[in-house]
Amino acid sequence: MKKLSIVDIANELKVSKTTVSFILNGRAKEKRIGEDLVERVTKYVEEVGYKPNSLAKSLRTGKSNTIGLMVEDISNPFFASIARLIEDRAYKNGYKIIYCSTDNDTQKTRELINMFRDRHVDGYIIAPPEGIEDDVEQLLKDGLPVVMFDRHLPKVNTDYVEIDNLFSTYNATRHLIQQGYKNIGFVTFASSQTQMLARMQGYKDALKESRFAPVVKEIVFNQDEEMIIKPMTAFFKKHQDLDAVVFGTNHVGTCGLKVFNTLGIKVPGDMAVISFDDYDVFKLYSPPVTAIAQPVEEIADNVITVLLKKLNTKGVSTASHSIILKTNLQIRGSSSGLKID
Amino acid sequence: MKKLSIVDIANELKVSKTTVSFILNGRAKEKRIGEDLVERVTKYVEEVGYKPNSLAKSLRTGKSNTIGLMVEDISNPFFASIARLIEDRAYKNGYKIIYCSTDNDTQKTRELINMFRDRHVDGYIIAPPEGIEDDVEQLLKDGLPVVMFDRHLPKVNTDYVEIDNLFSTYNATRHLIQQGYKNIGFVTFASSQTQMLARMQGYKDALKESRFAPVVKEIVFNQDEEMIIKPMTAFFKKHQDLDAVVFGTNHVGTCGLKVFNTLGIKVPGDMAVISFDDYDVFKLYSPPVTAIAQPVEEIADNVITVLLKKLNTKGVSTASHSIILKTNLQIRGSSSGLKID
DNA sequence: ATATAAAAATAAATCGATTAAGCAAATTTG
DNA sequence: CAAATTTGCTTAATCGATTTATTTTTATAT
Repeated sequence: MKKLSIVDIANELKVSKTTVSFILNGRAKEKRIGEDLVERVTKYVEEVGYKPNSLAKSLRTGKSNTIGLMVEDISNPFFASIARLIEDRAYKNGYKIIYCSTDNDTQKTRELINMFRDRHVDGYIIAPPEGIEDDVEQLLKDGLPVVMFDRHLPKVNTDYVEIDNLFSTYNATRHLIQQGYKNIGFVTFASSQTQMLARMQGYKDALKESRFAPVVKEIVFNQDEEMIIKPMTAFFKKHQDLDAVVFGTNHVGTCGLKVFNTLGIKVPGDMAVISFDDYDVFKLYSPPVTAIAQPVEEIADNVITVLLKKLNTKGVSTASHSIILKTNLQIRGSSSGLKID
Repeated sequence: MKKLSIVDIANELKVSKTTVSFILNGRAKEKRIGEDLVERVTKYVEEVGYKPNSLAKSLRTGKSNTIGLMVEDISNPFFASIARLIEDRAYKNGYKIIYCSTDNDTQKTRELINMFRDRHVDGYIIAPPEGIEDDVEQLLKDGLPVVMFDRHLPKVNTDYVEIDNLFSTYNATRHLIQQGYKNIGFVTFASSQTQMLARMQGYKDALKESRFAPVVKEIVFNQDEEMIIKPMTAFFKKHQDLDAVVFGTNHVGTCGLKVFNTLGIKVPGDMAVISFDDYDVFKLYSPPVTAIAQPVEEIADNVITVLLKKLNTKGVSTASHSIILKTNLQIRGSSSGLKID
C-alpha cells in the first residue's frame, strides 16, 4: 500500500487531476465544477485519506508553510519559552517551525540563513547577532518577511518586537538606589547588540542621576560555564565595596548567584541583586531574587502575529512595525534594603 | 537576479543538465565524465554560488534531510538541553531539525506525526506519549527509522535510549533511608509511561526493603502551574508526618519547592528532598537540592548516533538497540541527615 | 578498413503537485 | 436558427532536480 498521489485519485474517479486539484484547493466554484462531482471527489479523498504531497506543492507554488526561527540558544529558558509559544501559534495557523541556535555567531547565523533559504522557508523570526545586517537586508530585498525580536539591527528597516530595555535597567537601578544602595555594579555579556547597549545605558543613566560612579563588568560569552564564572569571580573579589549588582541577562544572573555561593557572599546581606529575565531559579532562590520579567507571552504573540500578517499580505509592503513592550520589575527579597550587616 | 537552476548552469556551459547533475553529485568518475569538464563545471558552480533546490531534490529522491524531533515540552530545561545537543549534531551531519512539543497528548502527537510524514522527514526522534503505539508501528512498517528516548513503548520493537530509572529512584530513596529518614514520600506526575512506572517502582522497592510504607502522590499534568501546586499543597498539608520526599521529575520538583516555600516547610530541616533531573534551580537552592542527574550529553549523543546509523543503512534492517545509561546522584544539602529539629 | 568496445555526453522520463490555455457540449442571445 | 456565451472539464506546461536509457564520439582490435 504505497502512498496515493493525485493521479491515483483522478484515475480512480475517471476525472482529470486538474479537476481534483481545483476541488481540493477550494476553487471549485470559481472554476465552475459541478456540485455532484465536487461531492464525489471530496468524499473519496476523505475516504482513502489522501493528503497532497507537500514537497511537490511547495516546489510548484514556492511556498513551504514553514517558518525559520533563529534564537540565540534554544536551551536558554527565555528563548525556550518564546519558542514554545511561537510553535503553538504557528502550528495552529498551518505553519511548521524549523529552529536553530545561532550562539550569537555571525558566521554560523549566515550559514543557517542560507540553509533556511535553501529550504524555502516562508518567513524568518530572528534574534539577530551583530554583523548580519547584509544577509537580512538581502532576505528583505528578495521579498522574504523577517521579524526580529529581543533586539534589532538599527541599520535594517524591518519589523521587530522588543522590550523597553533602557527603562527596565534604569528602573531596576533606581529601585536599588532608593533602597539605599550606593555601590551598584552592572555585570553583563560583552555585546554591542541593541538590547545590551540599552540595558547598559539604563543602568548608567540611573547612576548618573544620583552621581554614583558606574562599575561595569562585561564578560565574553562562552558555552563553557566555567569561563563565565572565573572572570566574574575575579571581578567580585576585586570590587569588595559593591553592595548591589544588576545582571544583564538570566544567564549572567544565574552564574552570578553561583559565584556568590562559592565566595560566601550573602544576598542581600552582602550584596543586593537584580537580574534581567525572570525564571524559576530566581523565584526559588532564598531569598528570592528581584528580576526584570519580560512579558514572554506578549512577545511571542506579537512576533507571530506580525509575521503572519506579513505572510498573508505578501507583496503588499506594509509599513514596518516596531513594537516595544514593557517589562515588569518583580521586587523580591534580594533587593530589599534590610541590610543584615 | 533570480535564483539559478541547474538548467541555467547547463545552458551557460553548453552541456546537458544530466552532466551537471552527475558532477554535482560526485558521480563523475562512475559516469566517466572527462576531468576537464568536471573541473569547468565545478568551478563555474562555485563561482556563481549555485545551490540545488532542495525541494526539487527531495521530491525526486524522496529524502528531505530533515529529522523530526518530538519532545514533551521544548520549554522544559531537560528537553531543551537535549534538543540543543541533537540540533548541533544533526546540523553537522547535514540534517535539519523540525521539532514540536507533544504535551504528552496522544491526539496532538498523532497529528504531529502526520504533519511530519507529510513533510517527508527522514527520521523520527520521539519521547512518546502513551497510546501512540500504532502510529509508531506504522512508521516502522513504512521503513522510517524511529528512535525513542526518555521512555519507550514496550509493545513496539525499535531503538531507544533511556536511563536506568528504576535504579535511580531506588538508589535515591536508599540514600534517604541511610540518612535516617523514615517517612519518605514520592510525588510524581500521573502517567503510565515506562520511565514513570520504573521511577515509582524504584522508590517502592527501596521502601519495601526497609519495610516502610510508601506514600505516593500522583498529580495530573497541567500547563497551568497553579493546577499542579494546588493538589501538591493539599498533599503535604495532609501528610505532615513526611520527613523526606522524592520528586519524579524536575517540573514536579520545582513546584514542590514552591509549595514548601509557601507552606514554610524548611528543607531539609522539616523535609529532605531529592528530585529527578538536575538543573540550575536545584543547584542554587539553599541548601542545594540533591538531584538525580541525567547524562544529557550522552543521551543526545546516543540518540543521534543511533538515528544517523539507521539513516545511513536504510533498508538493511539492523537489530534494535536499547541503550540504558546510568544517572548520577548529586548529593547535596537537601538530603543531609543533619536534622535541625 | 571494419567491427567492437569503451568513453563521454545527452534526451527524456519521473517525482507530485498547480495552473494557463483549450475544447466540447449546453445554454443564451439576437 | 446561427452565433455567441457559458458551463464543465481536460490537455499540457511547469516547478527543479535525479536517473534510466540512449546516442554520439573516440579508441582498440582484427
